[in-house]
Amino acid sequence: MNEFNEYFKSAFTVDNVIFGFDEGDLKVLLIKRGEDPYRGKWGLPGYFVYPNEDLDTAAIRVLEELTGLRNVFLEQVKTFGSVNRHPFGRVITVAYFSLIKISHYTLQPSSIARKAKWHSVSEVTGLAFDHDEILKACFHRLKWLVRSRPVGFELLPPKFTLTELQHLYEAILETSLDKRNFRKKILSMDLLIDLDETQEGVAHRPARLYQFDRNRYEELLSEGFSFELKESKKKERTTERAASSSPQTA
Amino acid sequence: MNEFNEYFKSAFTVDNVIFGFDEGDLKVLLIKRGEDPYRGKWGLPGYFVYPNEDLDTAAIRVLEELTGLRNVFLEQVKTFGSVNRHPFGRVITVAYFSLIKISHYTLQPSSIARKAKWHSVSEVTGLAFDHDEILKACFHRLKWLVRSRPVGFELLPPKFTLTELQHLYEAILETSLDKRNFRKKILSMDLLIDLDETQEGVAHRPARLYQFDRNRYEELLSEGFSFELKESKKKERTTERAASSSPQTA
DNA sequence: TCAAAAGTGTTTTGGATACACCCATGG
DNA sequence: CCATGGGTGTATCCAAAACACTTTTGA
Repeated sequence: MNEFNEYFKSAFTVDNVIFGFDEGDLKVLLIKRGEDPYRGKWGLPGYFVYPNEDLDTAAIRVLEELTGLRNVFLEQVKTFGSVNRHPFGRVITVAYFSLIKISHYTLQPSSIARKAKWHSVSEVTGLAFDHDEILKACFHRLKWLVRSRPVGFELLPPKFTLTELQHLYEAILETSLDKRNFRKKILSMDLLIDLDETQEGVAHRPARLYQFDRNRYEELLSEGFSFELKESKKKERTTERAASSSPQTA
Repeated sequence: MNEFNEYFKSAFTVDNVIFGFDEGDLKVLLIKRGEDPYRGKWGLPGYFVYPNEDLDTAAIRVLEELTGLRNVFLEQVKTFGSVNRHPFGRVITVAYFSLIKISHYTLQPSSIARKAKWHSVSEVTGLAFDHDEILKACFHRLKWLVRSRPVGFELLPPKFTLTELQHLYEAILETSLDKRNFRKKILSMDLLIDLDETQEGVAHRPARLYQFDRNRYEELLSEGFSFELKESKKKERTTERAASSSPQTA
């Protein structure tokens, strides 16, 4: 160790970008910081990695302390280690993101959890540290991942409608999709179980409910199947409401 | 700082998977370790990150000390931090990979460089630390990257033939490609400059030389162009020699 | 009976694949 | 003149894209 002692003076943390999906909108769980540095600012949930803890374990711990959830989709994205990113010293952080079913999330009793709140990803800005950049990197990774692997289901309740699924994809990919083509594509993959149930209590024709068939996916995978949604060069999603006849002050 | 002192006892390093392409084969530059731990084993080039050094800078430094090269393609891939991965203490390492033109590589005078040697990626095994795993992760990332962005050119000399380019893709993707279809696809992207020169001194019809048009790529990018080579579900590259008429014992 | 979202098929188009022969050079 | 890789075109197939109306429910 001798000559290398100089180097054993750093700390490292994990930060976890926790995504959820609600009201047709992609959300991220943020913490209002109650202590320095950046007191009062919103930031990503994270903490120092314990001396005897693996990185993934630390990320799982942070997630569980906040949400009570275990066995959740979680993936390492990128490590941020600019010299001056942390005022306490040299701290590098390993960024993870996780996907949770927001309906399963319940406020935890821990003091940290009481400071947590969901924010629309598209509206988040001005976070503590370099967390804006971290969020951006994780969102970018999610965008890619959702087109290459069937992870979208991690964000939906166990039973969902095709329209909900489509809205999820539209929110993540920031695009609009054609209803018929989307359904054709998804159903042709043979990854959904038609539950033969329908929504109840909606003021319109109730939609069929589906479930993701994880076993079938594993099976297809081993046969060389590759989940793949094309990168659509389509128009940005717009707030589809042109100047109707709402009177404007001229 | 006070209460957090416990955490400021870790070190971190960068490891750099340096890829090159030669003799139709994807290579990686490894170091024969002259010191403990893992003395005598091959390992990835890497070193501690200096207290006032950014991660990327450290990776660039490691690369330059070894190869003398600057302004090289380099990308962070993943961070490895198992509790016991390093016998000296808690050391997490940030893995990078870089792509260099092997023809530009010349043996550096530094003592470290004298222990470096190119190895075929497909044959490497039994590296120091968790470097097998790191190499695997970087190779996997390269495989993905080469299909999504025109980075293959980083591994070729400035002037190359289409067949060389095809062989490069075949080596990285571990597959075989159809010559006519490959050419059609690549040329249709309008990213290559036909130099109107040909090979010299080859014992067959000399091939035309091409150059990657980086400016054109930037231009196309800004127009929304997306480089994309499909994931071919084709046969593994085989040593194309089936039982011809060689007699089998019946 | 109205509003609101669910559900459904066909045609067109473009890109991926499969495939085989002649060409230019050095030895 | 032979061996070696260079270079080229077409037909087929399949998946993506474009596109509009009817159905079911609650209010």
